[in-house]
Amino acid sequence: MPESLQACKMSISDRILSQRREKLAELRRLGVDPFANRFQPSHSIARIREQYDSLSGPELEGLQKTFQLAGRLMLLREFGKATFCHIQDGSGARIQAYAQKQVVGEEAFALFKKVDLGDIVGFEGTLFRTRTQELTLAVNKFTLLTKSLKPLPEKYHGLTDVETRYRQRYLDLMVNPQVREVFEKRSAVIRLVRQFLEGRGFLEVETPMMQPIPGGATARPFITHHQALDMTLYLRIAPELYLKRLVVGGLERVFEINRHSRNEGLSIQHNPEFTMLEFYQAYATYEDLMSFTEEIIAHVARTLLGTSKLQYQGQEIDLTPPWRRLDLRESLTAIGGIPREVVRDREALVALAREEGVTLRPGEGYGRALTKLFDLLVEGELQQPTFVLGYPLETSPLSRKSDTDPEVVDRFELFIAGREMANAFSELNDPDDQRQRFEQQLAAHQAGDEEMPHALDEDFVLALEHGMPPTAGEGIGIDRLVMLLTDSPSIRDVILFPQLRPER
RNA sequence: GGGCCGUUAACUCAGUCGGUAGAGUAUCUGCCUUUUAAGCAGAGAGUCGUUGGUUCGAAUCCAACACGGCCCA
Repeated sequence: MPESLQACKMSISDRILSQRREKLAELRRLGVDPFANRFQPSHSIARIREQYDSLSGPELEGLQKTFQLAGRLMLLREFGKATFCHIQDGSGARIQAYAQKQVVGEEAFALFKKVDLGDIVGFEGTLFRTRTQELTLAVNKFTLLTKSLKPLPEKYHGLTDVETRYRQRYLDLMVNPQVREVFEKRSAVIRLVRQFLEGRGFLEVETPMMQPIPGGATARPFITHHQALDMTLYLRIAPELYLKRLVVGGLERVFEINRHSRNEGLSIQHNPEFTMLEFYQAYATYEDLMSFTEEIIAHVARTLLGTSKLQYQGQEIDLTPPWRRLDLRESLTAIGGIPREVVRDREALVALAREEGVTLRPGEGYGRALTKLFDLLVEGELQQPTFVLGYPLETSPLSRKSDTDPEVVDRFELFIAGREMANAFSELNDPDDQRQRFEQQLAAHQAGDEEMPHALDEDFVLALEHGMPPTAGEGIGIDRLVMLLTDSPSIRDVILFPQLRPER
């Protein structure tokens, strides 16, 4: 069968692949390595733009300077004896290049005619401006660096199919510049947070990702198994109990920025693994941490965006301190519309929670009803930054009891744009009280609550028995902070490889 | 787990009342030495997510399933 007829029967992707493989073979026949070993760019494209975008055509031509640039071919406009193309490099910037047969020579030009969109190429040349004043590299020498065997997504609309964007994030990054920007900002947020904490004398540490008893939060863990030790391990749901051991040991200001994993549902703001900053400061209280939180978040926003007033999903959010402080029970009345007498009446509130569809597990009562009703009625309304105070003891097993109200703990949660962004408290450092609260959690686990730890962390209690100074600690959700600062509606927009079901 | 929406060429999307599949980009061929989503002429390219069902006939109607999105739990 003639080759052309065979081609007719091929699907489009097969045909493009086979055409490109043919070119690959032909290049090899011509003695050209389609996966060249080494090319040293003299400049990134972003740097070229930074340095030379302001120069006029005559000024550029007066430079007498040769540049080596490398990048992926994103656009080709071919004429008979000349070609314009755009290349994009790791700096995210693009530049136009112009190759003329007359300049590069017949052989090199013939070779250049074989390149495809998506190939990675190296150019050597000088800078000039075209008639329309576009900064352009006049190519003297051309090197094919990497042959691409697959077509690029559409040049104008880019790639919009979210499933493909997540599954093949590299394509998303190639063609959607705003995606690269989000992840550059994510990196900057983490860098700024780290610098801020180091500036305040905090020590960065790493604690176990695999824990024999998953503690520090209420969540169902992922379970794994260590063969040599023949033991069950749990991917951590929080690093809290380890960081506090370090405070006992005298590391009085510690922080960790790392992944937590929780074996729960996925949503627009939940991924099974996500990134948190947790930090602990001895001789501080949760009140100190409120102003600390205002400072660090406002600092990151101002440095990153140049302002503390930002737009999130069409709404202005003002991060200028000080932020609103709101009592949990008060909020249920003021925002949730529940009469004060009902909020204060334990039985009436539990009954109301049930009416609202809240399921209370064994051992859960008034405290849980309060926080669940808050989640339902108040959380989404807290658009401007708000510290919520007065959390019930029942739902705060690691927090210090209030000195003035035994039913609540010294704790706050921070809400911005209707989402929990941070959770902080003065730490419980009474080992006997901690043991009792662990025992209650254990009882809840034994009653079937899989979000409670399966064993009592004796080792942590032992650490507390050695004495932990008065300490306050906090967790800040990095993904959610990045969502806020990049105006991203979904957590999947700020995680490079969000969890998806395998493709079939 | 439940509800709603989506899935058509490599990509971005049309596809009317059920009548046998369309455009742009990309690809291939030809022309073209300053283009700007370059242009002109031509060509090829489809398991309409999958599996069933209804029908003379299904991308289109129905059901189940898969994957994705949003909302709820």
